[in-house]
Amino acid sequence: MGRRKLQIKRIEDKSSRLVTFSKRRTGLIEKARQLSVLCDVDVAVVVFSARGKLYEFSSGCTANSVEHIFARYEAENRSTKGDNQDSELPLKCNKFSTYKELLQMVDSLVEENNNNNNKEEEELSVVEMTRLEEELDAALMQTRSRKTQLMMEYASILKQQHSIFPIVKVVTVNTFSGLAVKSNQCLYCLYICRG
Amino acid sequence: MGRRKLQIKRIEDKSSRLVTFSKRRTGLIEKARQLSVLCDVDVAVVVFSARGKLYEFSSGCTANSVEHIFARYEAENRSTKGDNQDSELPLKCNKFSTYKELLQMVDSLVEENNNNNNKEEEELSVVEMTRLEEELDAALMQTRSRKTQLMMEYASILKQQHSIFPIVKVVTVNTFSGLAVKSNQCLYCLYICRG
DNA sequence: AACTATTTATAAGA
DNA sequence: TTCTTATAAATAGTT
Repeated sequence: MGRRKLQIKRIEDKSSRLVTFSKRRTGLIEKARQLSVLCDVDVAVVVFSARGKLYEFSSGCTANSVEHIFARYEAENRSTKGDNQDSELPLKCNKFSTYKELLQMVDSLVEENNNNNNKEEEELSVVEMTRLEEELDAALMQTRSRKTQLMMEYASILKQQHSIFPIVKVVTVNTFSGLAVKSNQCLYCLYICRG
Repeated sequence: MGRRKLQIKRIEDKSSRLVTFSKRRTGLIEKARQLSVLCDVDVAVVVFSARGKLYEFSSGCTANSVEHIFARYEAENRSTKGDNQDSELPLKCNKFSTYKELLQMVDSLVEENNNNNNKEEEELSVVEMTRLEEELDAALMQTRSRKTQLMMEYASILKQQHSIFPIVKVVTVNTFSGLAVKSNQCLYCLYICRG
């Protein structure tokens, strides 16, 4: 797409890599915008520059619509994909050929750390913390699940009594619940927060 | 980009909207791939078709690299953006012109529900659940934060004693912690799970 | 930042 | 659907 054909591999010259990054990033985000408008679909794009600067696009118009699209992604993903920790690594690397091997390496580190540090200090080991984390997470999931149910009821009431928006989705992110409400091309979210 | 110039607005003819969706979606994802390779950056693209089918791309090669990029997005976001619930809505709609108004409507529903249901039944109200949720979430954050510290230490040991990968990032998603490890163009993740 | 020579993407047609 | 082709867009290298 230019004066010469470009092989799709890392551009070694830093200056032209940066220029290309800027041009193509803009191009990508514009393409994403066009796709979402032309076809009336949800699109999210997230790009991190080499220095860690964030560039984003998403088809919603709220401040955090990337998050909403991702919440949908997660919900979708959780229902279709299972664990595949012992599946083959997509690309081979020198030392390990499967996730399992990688895990064993880390496991041995965890083990070592457990034995060395944990008797004198009061601190929890990673394994114990992970157990605690799981319990907290389970409690949190349960709370959110019930809250989501209630939100659904509110959604129904909003629809019937106020007939303002068709309510399309209930999202639960972090410490709030939200009704996602679609109007025209725009996704609004109503959050229920503490107090 | 074709026989005729196309206005960027919703394509009303369903058949050509679907054809265009298919072509441009493929194009977008290919552009994302090229950008990630040429410029050696992290890119994630998520697209939901009108019927809810998921299409995705991400520059990592693990099964859930979209999630890792999104975890990074969230971390970034949490540190830079504040609440803007009372800011103007990007597009006007009939009934409400600000988030605040939308919130008030939902708040009144919550209030009603609190008064009606909560005295006889043992169930927590949304407000109480949200408080509980916040507490659980805070405890979880603290646990994860400390676990991340430990993971960093492991990362350092992996690097020094085994000099296999430069460790670039520690991610914490759901109930596991992971070391994200970059080798060639490929991002591997080592998870630490319970047990 | 602009400018173009080219390559690439794709809208419409088959 | 899939292939073809005329044309619009994007962009690599240059200024």
